[in-house]
Amino acid sequence: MKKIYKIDKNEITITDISEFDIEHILDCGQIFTYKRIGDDFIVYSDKDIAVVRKVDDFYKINTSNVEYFVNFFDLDTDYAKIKNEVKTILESNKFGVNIDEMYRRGGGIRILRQSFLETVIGFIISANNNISRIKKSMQYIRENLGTKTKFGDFEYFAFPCLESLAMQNETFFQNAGCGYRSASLVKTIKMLQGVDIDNLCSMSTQNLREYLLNFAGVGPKVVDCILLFCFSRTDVFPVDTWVKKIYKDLFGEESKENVMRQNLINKFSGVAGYAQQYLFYFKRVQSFEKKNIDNF
DNA sequence: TTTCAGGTTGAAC
DNA sequence: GTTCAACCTGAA
Repeated sequence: MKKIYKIDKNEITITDISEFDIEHILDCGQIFTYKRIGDDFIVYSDKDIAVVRKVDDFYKINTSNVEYFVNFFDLDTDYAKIKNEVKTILESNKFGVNIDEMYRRGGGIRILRQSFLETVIGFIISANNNISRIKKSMQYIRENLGTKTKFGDFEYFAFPCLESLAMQNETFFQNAGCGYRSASLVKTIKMLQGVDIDNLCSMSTQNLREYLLNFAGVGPKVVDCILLFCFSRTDVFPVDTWVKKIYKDLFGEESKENVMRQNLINKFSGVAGYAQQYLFYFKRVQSFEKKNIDNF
């Protein structure tokens, strides 16, 4: 695989954008800490910030931490190869997906490697919730507990550390708009104190999944999102309301949730997580288009 | 006024 | 082991 980026001081340049589209990456539901300002996309992760701007046929990423965001955007993984593998599986199963169209719409998706604490909290909040509210809650947590940080002309709040989060009671999270998820957050944050993250990385996907399911507010869907978007375990297939619709498209009818999940993992095995993202994004784009036509 | 939004939980079969 | 209603909240 040819390297798709160059580094110059605090700037990353994406030189090959055939498998990198910042809108696809941010809008496929894996992250809640970003915003758009004009044509720029500001991405916040943990203590760091990246300003992503498209310039002609490449991206310029100005960042407080180059090394962190090279890993965060998964820049050393060969997505062309992954897309081919997903394509092969879709074709050999005769799933009837318009693959060219799917990649035309969301072929620039990459699976982010996000920080553990922020991912766990973000996805506990995400349960039965919508993106705009999740983003507001995450922003509230940053603004009220995080350290004010400067990067060039930008001022932002870092994501707070575990100790700072552990001092908050349920009321704090209710004020953040987390609703009934607040109790889970307080419990899980307490449980996280003393957890050795390096140890978690060395666990098998199955063991790590079972372990993380012990945390409050972490069920089958949330745990798979944590496994995929934080630990890069691409042999999982998060099943949500959208995936249920997709499953019906692929297999003809819905089934019990864990049956659907297992069938999808059996089909896509090591590229399951990627397949989930491409299919998910495509389904959502199509759905939004249909809505707009209906409203017309 | 309902419904829905990228679900989890605990009680009741 | 499975099913199922309840759950904060606010935009559509």
